[in-house]
Amino acid sequence: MKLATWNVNSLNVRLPRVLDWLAANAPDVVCLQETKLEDAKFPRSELEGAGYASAYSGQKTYNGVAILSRSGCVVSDVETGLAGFDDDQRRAIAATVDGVRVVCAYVPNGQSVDSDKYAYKLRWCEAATRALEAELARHPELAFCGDLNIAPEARDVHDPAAWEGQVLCSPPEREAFARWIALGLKDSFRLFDQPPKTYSWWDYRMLAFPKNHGLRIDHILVSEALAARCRGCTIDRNQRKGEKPSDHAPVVAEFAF
DNA sequence: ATGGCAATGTTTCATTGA
Repeated sequence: MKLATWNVNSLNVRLPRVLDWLAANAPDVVCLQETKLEDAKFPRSELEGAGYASAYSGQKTYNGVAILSRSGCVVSDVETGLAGFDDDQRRAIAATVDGVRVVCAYVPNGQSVDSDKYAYKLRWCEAATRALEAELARHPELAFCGDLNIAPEARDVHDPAAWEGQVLCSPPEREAFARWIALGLKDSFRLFDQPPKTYSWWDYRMLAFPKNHGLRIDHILVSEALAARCRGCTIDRNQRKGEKPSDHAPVVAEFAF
């Protein structure tokens, strides 16, 4: 099984690139974030034509998440939002695909550590912890994927000194990430030797991509049962190149089944 | 020199992202 996560920064704009990427990479499951589309406008039929079924929860302008699965996969128990957390923003969707529980999240950005949005981010992360705990109790094979908007360690940041204490890197955010790890989840990227300075997001400004001024904030966290079957995790930085790229690159994990 | 890009709707600017 090949599982991917990709913040596409508008599925409307990115659909041609997404379709090309699906054809070239043939993933089994793809978690999308920032679709920025109301459900009525989701390109379900275009994706069906490319061989993928869609589960989605979106809104206009902001947020929006989806789980694509290759035609023929058995999909069940689609749930939107975080259990027990009342939220106007469409940031979470889960589905069971061929027996693997896939939780797709677009964690709030937080804007800056002194903002209301940061407090909302921390509350959201805590609700995610509780929801994941309940999911793990029911589903031993679970993947928590998405734009988690947290760079967990200094090596996930191009300039750790400049980012120290800033949003995406602050201790409370990293503690939230550590609580997901404490549930038994593993960062699939770190299960393997990786090239240094590998990131998943680069600012559109300041020539950040050519200078590789990035952050690793998109993640595939896997339960212990899935980690045992994980055979690799890579970031497809080529998708940050060319015409109209998202500012995020896809993260791809492969499993031995 | 402290900006700079991209997408969206409130559209010819303001807001948000990270």
